[in-house]
Amino acid sequence: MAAPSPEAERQRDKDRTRADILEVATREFADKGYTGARVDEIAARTSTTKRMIYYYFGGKEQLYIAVLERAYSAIRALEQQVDVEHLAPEDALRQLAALTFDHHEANPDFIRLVSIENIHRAEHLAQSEVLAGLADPALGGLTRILERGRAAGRFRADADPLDVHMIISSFCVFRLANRYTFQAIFGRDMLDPARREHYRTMLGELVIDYLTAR
Amino acid sequence: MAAPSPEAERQRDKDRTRADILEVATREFADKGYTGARVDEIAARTSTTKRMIYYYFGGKEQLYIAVLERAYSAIRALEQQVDVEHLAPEDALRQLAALTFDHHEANPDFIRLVSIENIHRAEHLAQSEVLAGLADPALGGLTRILERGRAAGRFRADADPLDVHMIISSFCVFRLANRYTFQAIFGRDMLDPARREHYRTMLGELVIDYLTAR
DNA sequence: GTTAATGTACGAACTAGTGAGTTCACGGTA
DNA sequence: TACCGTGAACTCACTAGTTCGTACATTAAC
Repeated sequence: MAAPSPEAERQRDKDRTRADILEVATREFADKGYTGARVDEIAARTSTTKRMIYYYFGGKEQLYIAVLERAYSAIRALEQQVDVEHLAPEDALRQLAALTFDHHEANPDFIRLVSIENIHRAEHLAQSEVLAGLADPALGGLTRILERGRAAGRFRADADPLDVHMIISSFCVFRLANRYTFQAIFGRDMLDPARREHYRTMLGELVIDYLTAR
Repeated sequence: MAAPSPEAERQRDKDRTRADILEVATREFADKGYTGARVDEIAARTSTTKRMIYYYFGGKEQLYIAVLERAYSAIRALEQQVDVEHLAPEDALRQLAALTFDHHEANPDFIRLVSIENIHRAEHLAQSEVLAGLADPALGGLTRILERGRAAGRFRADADPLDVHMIISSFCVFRLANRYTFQAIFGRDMLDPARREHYRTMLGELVIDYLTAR
């Protein structure tokens, strides 16, 4: 009778329902934290019911883990964007730093989830088979950049990829994760668009100056 | 009847009761977060009862704010320790960075409270009349160090005290606040004692290299 | 004896999770 | 093609257990 119209509004759609729940749950968990988030609230904002959350995910904790997995998997697209091979090591590094800077700024919910997960000592992340040990994809490119910079004698010999990654991350994460207390204490909004280019440039210089010092 | 013995176990002691509650509450809030913390649990770990928490602090939120105020006030001792005037700008800066590094490492509960407060968008900190606008005491010394370094032509002209403070803070805070997810993803414990001196030195070089580049 | 401090028991509201029944899509079958 | 069996997707109402906060009684101190 009814033609198979995949774009028509379907009342029963497994994937759509799951995706809907996940999206709403991401906002709720990022907003209120794991303990502060309410399953009833997530259900209310969904086009489906609470029973479906338990049907598809099992419980609050498993839903939260699914949210973490989806959020982390979104980062993996980052690696492909770095043009490692055709740039001078300094420029490649500056580009990687700027890319990380932009990515963090564009994904405040992800940063909040990471902060929340650290408050919980990564106990949920440890339960995820998908995520445990899944290294940041940006590391591969960074390793190659440092190798080339060292081989050319332009970077310090003791430069460690993970250390450099930590410097870049700490700067970008701090700017988002601690902006509220920083603003309350010092009266400066680290996310003020007028200061954005300043911070973006500063990060690049910070890393390059450290690697090329002496 | 009983002689006024201030050290004897007193059954009624306003200050002692308050201090006891505050200390227990600090651990509970830092451990579980604001929403995760339980008033009954705090009361149970105290030598007094839940009724006293409401008697002295009014409620869970006011208790949490009192905990924040106490934690922040503990930092104020930091400023006096920097020997700003008798050291070369580079050495004074290195000392300040190392001091911040040590202080953060020694006060993980404080870092957790700051993370938690940022998840809540500093809404509680904003309610505190004591804390709102109370700038980090380390800033004063830092400003003088940078002035001397610039005057001597050894530091870059555009060096801003708050920016430098942000660099130092982000490094130190990240090392503590994000250690769990960092460990889970990369398998490296940023708090491993064997790596402590490496990070401590690295922070000093990072800041100095940035300020003296070119 | 008056007031500050303390102990106990309780309640109203909330919260994660579930039991049980309903509707829909779809393929086989007479 | 009309019917039916089946399992997946879905709805609704309910509960057992928490959790913050408080009413009320009690005790120590001056």
